[in-house]
Amino acid sequence: MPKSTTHPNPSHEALAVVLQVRGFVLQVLLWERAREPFLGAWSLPGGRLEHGETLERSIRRHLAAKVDVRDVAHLEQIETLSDPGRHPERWLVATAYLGLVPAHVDPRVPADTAWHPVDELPSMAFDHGEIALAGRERLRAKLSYTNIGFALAPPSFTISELRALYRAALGHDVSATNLQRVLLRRRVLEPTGDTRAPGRTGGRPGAVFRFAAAGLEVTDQFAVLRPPDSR
Amino acid sequence: MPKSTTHPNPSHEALAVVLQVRGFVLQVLLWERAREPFLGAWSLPGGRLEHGETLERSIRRHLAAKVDVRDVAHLEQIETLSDPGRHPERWLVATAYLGLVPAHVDPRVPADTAWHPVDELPSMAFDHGEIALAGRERLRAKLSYTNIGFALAPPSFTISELRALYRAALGHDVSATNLQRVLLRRRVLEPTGDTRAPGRTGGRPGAVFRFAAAGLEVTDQFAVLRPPDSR
DNA sequence: GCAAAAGTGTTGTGTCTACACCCATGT
DNA sequence: ACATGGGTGTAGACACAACACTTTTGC
Repeated sequence: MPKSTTHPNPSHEALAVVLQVRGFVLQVLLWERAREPFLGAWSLPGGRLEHGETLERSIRRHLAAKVDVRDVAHLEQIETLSDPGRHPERWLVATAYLGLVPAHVDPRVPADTAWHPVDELPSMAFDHGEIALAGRERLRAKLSYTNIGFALAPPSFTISELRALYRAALGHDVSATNLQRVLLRRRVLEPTGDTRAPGRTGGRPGAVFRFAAAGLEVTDQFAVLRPPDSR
Repeated sequence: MPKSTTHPNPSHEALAVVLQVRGFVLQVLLWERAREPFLGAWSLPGGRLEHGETLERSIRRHLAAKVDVRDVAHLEQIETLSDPGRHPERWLVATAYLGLVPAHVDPRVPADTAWHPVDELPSMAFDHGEIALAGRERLRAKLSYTNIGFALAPPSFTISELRALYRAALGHDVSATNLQRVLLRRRVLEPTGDTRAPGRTGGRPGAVFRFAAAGLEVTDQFAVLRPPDSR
């Protein structure tokens, strides 16, 4: 049995794919590297896991340096990457998280940090490009069977506004009619009772809705092969 | 900035929830601990991540000591656990995998290793009980929207045989009629053309099927909010 | 013939998309 | 009045569950 000193442990970092719909486009928060390797390339925010903290606490701590953490409405683990070649010099394991920021906030970010459309990623450091895309896919999948939209939307909104968010996140058009019906049938949305005044150009005032729950819930379980007579 | 020596890295281990349907019951491969902490309690197979290997290679290497790795038909990452208190003495991060063994093989396992029904777990070490249940839930979820059954089933089988596997894995009854229709409609199964002779007690010979694909495929994407006119 | 097991026909239900139409507002 | 955007009604497609019924075998 080898002595433990001959087998050091990997460094472990937490990374976050922080997504927000900004200007009708799904964007990811990136950080421009100031040193080699990948000097000048963009990377996901994150950093080292310290003794005594969980990965989730760690990513929250690192994100605090980039955005107001209270603005992150949802955070979930995506995947842990361990390819020995993912960092050219060191042995570095990374656990990636998905973070979502609602559209109504505009967090102040440091000068070396900026939002980029997920569909037009700049030159990315390490494997961070693939991780960002994995985050986008996780969001897209969960939009269709959970209430995860709550983490992209402001506290209240009209169906049109919500539709714009879904369209940006999903990358394809979404019918306002069907979006409303699906989310109401599942009781994901509920009307606030208010209406939103129309713009200069007129139009009927839109009803205002909110998400019924503040945390992630699965809303479309057992699509098939459900237990018998579970209606 | 603290020196790196004052901040050691965590040990990192890979664990596996290896599931197989044995005797009409979903069972998990467990390993009886021979030393403290948790002496005599049962734990998931796995072990230390070594330099130069990925987590997946690592779990395959550790599993090789318990089962013939070629018997593991599917392996996927579940989650990484990082609670500092999950090990009473050391700082130990664990990445859990789900492994599936088809029902037709009976791997030779060492004396300290045994299969246990997932629904009646023995006294478990660390957080391994929760991890085992998370593995079961991952399997159950994927049974309903992917072809993951291929990793539980033998190369060919009748619908009755497949139904028994699904019932054991899902934990509730499954209608053979509907199982057949769902999996054929999705082209997850295909007939081999053969039939299986009935038992002593008679009955119509059953048609023999196989899974159409050997790897994991999502078969029920876009349950809702799919792109317009994507039929 | 009878029991047992496999497989098909059929009906009902629920969910979703698409599209036509109606509603409420500003100019 | 009319343009604009919001909302409802409705029909069709589809997938699924449930159950009755038929088919094929052993005894």
